[in-house]
Amino acid sequence: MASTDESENEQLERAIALSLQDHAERTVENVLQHSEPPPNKFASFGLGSLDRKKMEDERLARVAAKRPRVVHDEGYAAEMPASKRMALQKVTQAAEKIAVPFPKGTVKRTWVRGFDRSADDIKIEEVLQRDKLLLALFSSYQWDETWLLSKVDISCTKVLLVAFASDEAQEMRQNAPSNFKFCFPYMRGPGSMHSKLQILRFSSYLRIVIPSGNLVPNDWGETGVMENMVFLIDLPLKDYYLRAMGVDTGMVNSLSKYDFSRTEDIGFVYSMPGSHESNFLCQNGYHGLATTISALGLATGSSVEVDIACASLGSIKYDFVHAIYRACQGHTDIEKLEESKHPGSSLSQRSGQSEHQDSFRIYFPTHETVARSRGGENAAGTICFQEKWWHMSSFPTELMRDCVNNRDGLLMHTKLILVRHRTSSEAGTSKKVAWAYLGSANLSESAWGRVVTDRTTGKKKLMCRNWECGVVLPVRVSEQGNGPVDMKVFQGTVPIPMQVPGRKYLQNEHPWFFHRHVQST
DNA sequence: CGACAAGTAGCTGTAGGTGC
DNA sequence: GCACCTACAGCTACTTGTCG
Repeated sequence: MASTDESENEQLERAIALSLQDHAERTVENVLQHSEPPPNKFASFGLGSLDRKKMEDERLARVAAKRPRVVHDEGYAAEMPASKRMALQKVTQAAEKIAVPFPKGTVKRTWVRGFDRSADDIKIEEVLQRDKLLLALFSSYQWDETWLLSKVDISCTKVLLVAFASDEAQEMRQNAPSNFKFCFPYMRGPGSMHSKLQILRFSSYLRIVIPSGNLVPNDWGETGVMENMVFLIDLPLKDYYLRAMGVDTGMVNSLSKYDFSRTEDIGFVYSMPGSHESNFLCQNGYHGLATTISALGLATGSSVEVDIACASLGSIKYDFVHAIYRACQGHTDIEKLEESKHPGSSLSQRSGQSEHQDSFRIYFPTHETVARSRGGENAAGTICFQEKWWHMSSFPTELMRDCVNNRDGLLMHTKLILVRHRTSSEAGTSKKVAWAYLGSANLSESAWGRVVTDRTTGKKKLMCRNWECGVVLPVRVSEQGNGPVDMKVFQGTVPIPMQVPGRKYLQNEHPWFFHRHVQST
C-alpha cells in the first residue's frame, strides 16, 4: 500500500507539473515565436518588392502564424469519456458506503474568533485535518508561510503550492521545506493568480476546497475581523480501486479512482488569463458561468433576481452588469454578447440604469459600515474600490447595497452570487429554482472577462486577466405561487452571510474606498 | 485592480503614377 | 479624361507593459 501511495503521489505531482509545464511550453513557444528576428527591411527593398498585394498576403500569413495569444481549448477541455462516466455511476452505491465528512459537498462560513461556533462555520484546521493529510495542493493570491506551516505537518504531508511568480514567491520557494513543491501558472501580462483552489488527499478520500479567502490568518477568522466562505466536497475512494492495489496507472486513472458522481449537479466555473475563442470562449469567465448554468438546466428566459456580494469592485459599467445578468440567466449565444459590447450602446450609458435596478443588487460595504466594524478601517485592506470609478457616469451606483454581515461587526471577503428564478403560472410548473456561485471572482472584468473581436479572424473572444475558480450549487424546490423565490430557499445549501435584501445607499453615502498597489482579494 | 501610454494591426480614403 | 493601381497617411481598435 505504501508503494502504491508513493506512486499515486508521484503521479499526481507529475501530472500537475506536466499540466503547468504544458502552459509553460506554450509560453516558451510564444516567446520563441515572438522573438523571431524582425524581417530585414533592406533585404526586400527594391523593384521586385512592389507587388504590394503579395507583400500584404505574406504579411497577413506571418501575422496569422505568430498569433499565439489566443488559447485554444483542445488542451484544456478534456471531457471525461462517456464510458468512464458510466463506470463511475456504477460504483456510486459502493462509494457511499465509505464514510466521508462531506460526501454531497457543503458551503461553510469561516470560523471567526470571538463568535460562538455554529453548524455553519468551519476552521482551517477542520478543512486541512493536519494529522490525516497526505498530499495538499494549495493555490492562493496571498500567503503567510509561517502560519501555513503551523497548519500542516510537513513530516507526513507533501505540499504543492500554486502561486503567482512574484519575487516573494520565489524567495519562499528557496526557504521552503524539501517536500514543498511550487508551480507558477502563466499569466499573459498583468493579472492575478486569484484562484484559491485546494486539493487535499486523505487516505480514503479526496477533498476539493474552493474558499474565497487567501492562506493568511486574517482570512480564516483568526484576527476576529474578517469572514470568508468555503465550498468543500469529499470524493470517496471507489471500492473497485481499493481492490486493485499495486496497479501503476497514469494520472487519469489516479484521479478516476475517486468517485466524482456527487459532483454531477455542481458546476465548476473558472477564468484563465488571456483571450479565448471558439469553444473555449464558452467555458471561460462569465460565458463559462452562462454555459454552466445552461448545462445544469438552470437557464431561463424570464427575469431573475441577482444578489452579488464581493470584496472588491472593478470599474464596472452598465454593459458589464448586463452581460453578468444574461450569464446568470444562462444565455450562451455568443452573437448576443455583442449587444453588450458596443461602447456606444445605451447599456454603457447612464440611460441603461433602469434595466436591472430592481433585480440586480451589488453588496459592498459603505464607508460607515467599515468604520463601525470590529476591526475598523484598518481591517479593510483587502476590500478595494476606487473613488474615481464611483464618480464615473457609467458606474451603476443605484445597484449598490450596503453589505452588513449578520455576525455583528464582521467584514466580508466572500464572493457570492445568489440567483433566484421567478415562476410563471402560465408555465404550469410549481418548480422554483435558484442557485449560488461561491468562489474567488470579484465583480470585475479582470475576473469575469470581456468580449472583444479578434482583428484577424473577426471572431468573438473573451479576454480575462485573472485565474479564478468557483462552484455553482443549484437549489431546486417545489413550491406553489408566482413571483421570485424567497431567499430562504438557500437554507441548507448556502448560509447567507449578509443582511438581505441589502439597504440601498443613502444619497450622502458612498462605498468604502481603498486602493493599493498590490491587492489581495 | 484599472488607467494610461506606447506600440501594432487593419481599414479607409486619397494622392499620384501609369496605361488606354 | 478616365480607370486602375500602389503607396501612404490617418484613424480606430486592440494588445501589451507600466504605474499607482
